Amino acid sequence: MPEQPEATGHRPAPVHTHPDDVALLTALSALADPVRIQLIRELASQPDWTLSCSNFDVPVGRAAKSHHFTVLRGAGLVEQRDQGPKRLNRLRREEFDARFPGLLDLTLRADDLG
Amino acid sequence: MPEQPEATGHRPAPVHTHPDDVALLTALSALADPVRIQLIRELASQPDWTLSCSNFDVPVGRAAKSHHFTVLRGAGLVEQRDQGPKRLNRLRREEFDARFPGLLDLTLRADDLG
DNA sequence: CGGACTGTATGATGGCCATCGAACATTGGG
DNA sequence: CCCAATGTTCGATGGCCATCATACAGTCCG
Repeated sequence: MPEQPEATGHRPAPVHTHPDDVALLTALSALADPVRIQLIRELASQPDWTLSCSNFDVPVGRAAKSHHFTVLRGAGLVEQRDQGPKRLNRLRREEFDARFPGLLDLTLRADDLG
Repeated sequence: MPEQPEATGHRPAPVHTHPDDVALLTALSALADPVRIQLIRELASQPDWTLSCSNFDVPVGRAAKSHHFTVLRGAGLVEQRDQGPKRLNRLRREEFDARFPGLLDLTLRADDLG
């Protein structure tokens, strides 16, 4: 292939990891962060594919937020789809629960002290 | 009180936290460590009160091991009782499972990749 | 008593990770 | 075509945590 087609204008699709390919330690580490727990809970409170990253109300800047979503994708917790300039999100409830039964439910339960 | 009674010779009993008083983030952080996962699994593989700290086969020194047990106590995962120079351990299965249903089972399941 | 064993405390060290600011890329709209 | 909005990437920074070596304390036994 001689030269690249001058970049089609496509943005690289986000890299996903299926929960089945996620190690227990990876999942626990991903959930052991207050910002990410908040992201997951906010995500669970709205229908799938309705929230773009900027819609989440967490006390960190855009860069950190982007990093957290990368971690959540890598742990099989979140799926992302590009739509226009936005990146819509979906919580992978069934798939993650099949791999780590009960873990997501625990995270979504609000009756905790932390 | 003028001077200390020259130390009675008692060792301070280990400080415990009941799982009900443990925050979700504390529990997840405690479990998000490979050495502590290994300790918990080894502990689960033997009857209660049969393993002293030095019996665990983890690739860290005594100081680090002692630190890990402190973390596990603080997360409501382990109970300790002094017997002679040894400190015997017990996994708080029922209590922890009542507070965080399924989390301990997940940790003990060996079918993970990490 | 004295020594072996067990565990804790302390200080130092190194590494990992969350965060930020700034620069950049993509998209869509005026 | 320019601009605003959205996200990512990069380098730097700071803090937290796991680890170690060392020193210390308690327990038991000979």
